[in-house]
Amino acid sequence: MIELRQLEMFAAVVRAGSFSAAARELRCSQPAISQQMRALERAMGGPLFVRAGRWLELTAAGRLLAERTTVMLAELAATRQRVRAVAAEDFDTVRVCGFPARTRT
Amino acid sequence: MIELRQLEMFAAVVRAGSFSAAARELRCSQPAISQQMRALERAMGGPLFVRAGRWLELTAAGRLLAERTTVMLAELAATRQRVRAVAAEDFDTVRVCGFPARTRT
DNA sequence: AGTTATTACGTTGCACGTAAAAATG
DNA sequence: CATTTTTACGTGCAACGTAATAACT
Repeated sequence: MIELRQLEMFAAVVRAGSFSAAARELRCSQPAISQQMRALERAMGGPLFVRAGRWLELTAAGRLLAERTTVMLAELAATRQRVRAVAAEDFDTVRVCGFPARTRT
Repeated sequence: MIELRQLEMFAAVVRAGSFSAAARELRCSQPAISQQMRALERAMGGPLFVRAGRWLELTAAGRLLAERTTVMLAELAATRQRVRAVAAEDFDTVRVCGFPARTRT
């Protein structure tokens, strides 16, 4: 299964240009990146990067995924924000509050 | 953090109309659904369902999320398929194979 | 030599299932 | 009373960090 965390990591790698730079950006170890990118490549059925020693290059599949990933992560973030906004002023769920008071008869 | 699995479960719940029906559809236990929906509601900052005893209703936030979720899951599936297709006939990575043979000199 | 990716391994958190309880019609 | 959701609890897996190894300039 394809995981969301992997897409975030992938986006960071593309943006940063290397696994270690992405790890610094995401505040995690680069073995974590390496693992997840391997898993992502397995899920995608082939390599996404060309390991060119110093720097990374994207394969054709990698370029396509990078483009789509950017869009999808942005959509997800926007959705989250909008849903949270609606949930905050929920018109469907009625909240009732009260306080103790003396009966006035 | 919002998880992909949660969105799939949410979509199934919306489609099926109840937690237990969704569990049957996804071949998992309904406590699993219940847990993840609780987590999703926490991530969204408010309730997505109105627990009306027998059936579930969606809140305003739930309706919005349902709409967006359908789109995003479809996009993800399409992306996966397209990337896999490209990875399958990878033009960037060169695969070389050989077999043992007698030298013809 | 210095930077970067991979491999190996131990740990912890989380998703899930089973079982039991609560709620609703 | 039957169906459904929630709570409680135990377990197994997978993501991660640390450490060590390998590869490249």
